[in-house]
Amino acid sequence: MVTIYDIAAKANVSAMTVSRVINNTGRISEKTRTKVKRVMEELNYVPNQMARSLVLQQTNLLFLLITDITNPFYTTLARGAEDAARKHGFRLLFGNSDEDLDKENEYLDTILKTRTDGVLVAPTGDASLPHLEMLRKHGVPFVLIDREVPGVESDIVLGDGKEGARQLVGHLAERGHRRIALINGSPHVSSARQRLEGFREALKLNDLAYSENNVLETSFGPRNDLSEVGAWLDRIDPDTTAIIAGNNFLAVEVMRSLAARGRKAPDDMSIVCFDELASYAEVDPFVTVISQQAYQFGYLGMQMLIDRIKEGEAAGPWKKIVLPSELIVRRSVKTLG
Amino acid sequence: MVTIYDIAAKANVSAMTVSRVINNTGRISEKTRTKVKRVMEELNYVPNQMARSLVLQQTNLLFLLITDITNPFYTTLARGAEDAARKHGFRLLFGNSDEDLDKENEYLDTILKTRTDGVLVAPTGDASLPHLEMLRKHGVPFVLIDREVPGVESDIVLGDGKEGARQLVGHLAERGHRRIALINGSPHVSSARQRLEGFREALKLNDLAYSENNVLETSFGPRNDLSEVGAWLDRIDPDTTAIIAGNNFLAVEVMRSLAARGRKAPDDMSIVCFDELASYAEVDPFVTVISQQAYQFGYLGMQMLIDRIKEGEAAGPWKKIVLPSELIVRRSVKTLG
DNA sequence: TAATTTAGGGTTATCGGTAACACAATTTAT
DNA sequence: ATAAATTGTGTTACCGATAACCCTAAATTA
Repeated sequence: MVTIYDIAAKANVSAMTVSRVINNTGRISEKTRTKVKRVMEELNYVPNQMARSLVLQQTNLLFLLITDITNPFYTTLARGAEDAARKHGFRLLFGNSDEDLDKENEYLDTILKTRTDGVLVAPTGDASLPHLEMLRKHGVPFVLIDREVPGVESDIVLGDGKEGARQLVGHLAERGHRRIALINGSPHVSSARQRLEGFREALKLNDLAYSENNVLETSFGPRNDLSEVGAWLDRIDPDTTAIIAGNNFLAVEVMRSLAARGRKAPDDMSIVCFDELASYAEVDPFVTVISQQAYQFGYLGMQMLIDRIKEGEAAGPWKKIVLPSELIVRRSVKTLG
Repeated sequence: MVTIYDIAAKANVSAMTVSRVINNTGRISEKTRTKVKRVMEELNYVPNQMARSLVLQQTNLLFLLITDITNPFYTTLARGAEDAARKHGFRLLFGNSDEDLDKENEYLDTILKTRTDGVLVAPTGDASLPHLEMLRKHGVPFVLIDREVPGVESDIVLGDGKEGARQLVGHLAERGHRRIALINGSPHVSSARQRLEGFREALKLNDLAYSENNVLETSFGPRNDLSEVGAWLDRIDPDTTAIIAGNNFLAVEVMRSLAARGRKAPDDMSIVCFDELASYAEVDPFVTVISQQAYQFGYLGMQMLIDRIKEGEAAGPWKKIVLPSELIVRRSVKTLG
């Protein structure tokens, strides 16, 4: 491997001079500078980031940890985060926890070991608390996205899940639906809790009954086995005419399960959900959704993270950005009587 | 920051002893081992990967560079790669080149600087040649996925694009289509070339005419501005009854552009494409596609990469895996006559 | 002309770990 | 009982870079 010493030897200068040329620091005569640069090109020199980070105590690397890389909400968010990081000269690395606390832990380990300068993280759930405390203890700045964790104070970017749920229920009520079901993520995930809360409030507001039986709390992640969803569909109140899905994947799974039972939206069951269903939604604009500004989640979150890193962690109180959600009405809801 | 020296001091041993405990190397008495371990826990010690990598000359980190993180084909591939890497104890980092040579270059820079042990890369196109030569020159093992680069010899995982195109044309011909158009990725991308070649061969095979006018070579990446696609649709041969899209996003864009013109598939135009349209395809199985085993792309590619790393680069000839493609017939093709 | 300043560049120590070797105290073999 | 092997641990040098300090020669200044 080519090192600054190789460059130094070949250019007849000291290693320090080479270092100065690389970093554009100190005083160097134009002559030496060009000479050193030529040798660097000749030898295809690439600085060793490990050595650099070791002495500088910073890596110029940021980390984005999401819970599901196959979910378009998170990949769009990732694009936003990437753009913001690049704008400030940071390099961005991704990790995918897959809604799995153990994998999250592994990535945390990687983050700590590699001494990443900061982390943008969508925690798997409330159980991520020790992971985030670990980051804090080790002085790694982080910003939460999409999900709060009770007991953790930090900068955070959230969607307005409560309001979103209210809008969805309101929309369904307007269309004449009186018995609405909810399939949701785990209650250990704040966004799921928010959506459930909004759901219950909105039911009350619209004089609709809440039925325990009509709520399934499962996981936001994709699943191969649809039997849980199917079984739930079989036992929900028979007069149910609409289902709210806590995210895009759940909506898809409900629709698949319905299809397996020979039922179809919106004729046999109305369906609405949170988050867009990928770009395909633009082709066949079918499912009525609460759309979240996924790109902004990533962009603003990353912006806050970088601000923290630059200002120093202690600068100012924690910031909380709540992004509004927007109801996009399409064709998956039937208007009743 | 806590270092092995802090541990060593507190445990009344030498730094080397601590290192031995961490890595489970050398001989350590059980008594010392537990003592050191206790101190490590007490101080929340995390090894500094920078320092470690510097002396070991390896990072235990692999890199996956894809061209579009919002495309479900690549994210599914990413899941496969991740699983394979984890299985062998490697940590995986992601990068997203966005079909952009400059961004690819930036990631390459990151890869070289951080001394990643190996790279799984979907090159942006033939112009990636110097990037790959750079990797080779610096002794970074890499495996190509999805796209070949003329002039580069390496392990590679490819789809059978020619055969896929043949199947699509065959299917359309069977359904009575005589004039078929193709919207494709850039000719500087091998997969696009393969698909075009297969397309032309299959036309001949089915006694169908090839018309220059009916082929648009654009980019595989998503675009905001659909005017190019729209303009092309307006000028293709008027007797065209079917369009083959070179990938999923192109199919979506064609359908959107058609919709903007008040036309709909399959009644006004039949559409088929390569790659699945995300999980939504399972709900409303609409577009007839050539499906590629995205997960296998990632899993097998990563497997090959790790084999190379473990065996040493020079072990054995380069391997090439060609994954078969499967035609999934759905409802986007109209039967003519 | 002597005293400063400035430009240009070299020396040394250090970041946090690990390999290679050294060495004393046991244990085992002869 | 003595030589040889084994065990457990410490020392030193080094991975590749940079900060802090030092030094010499030329350019300014008084």
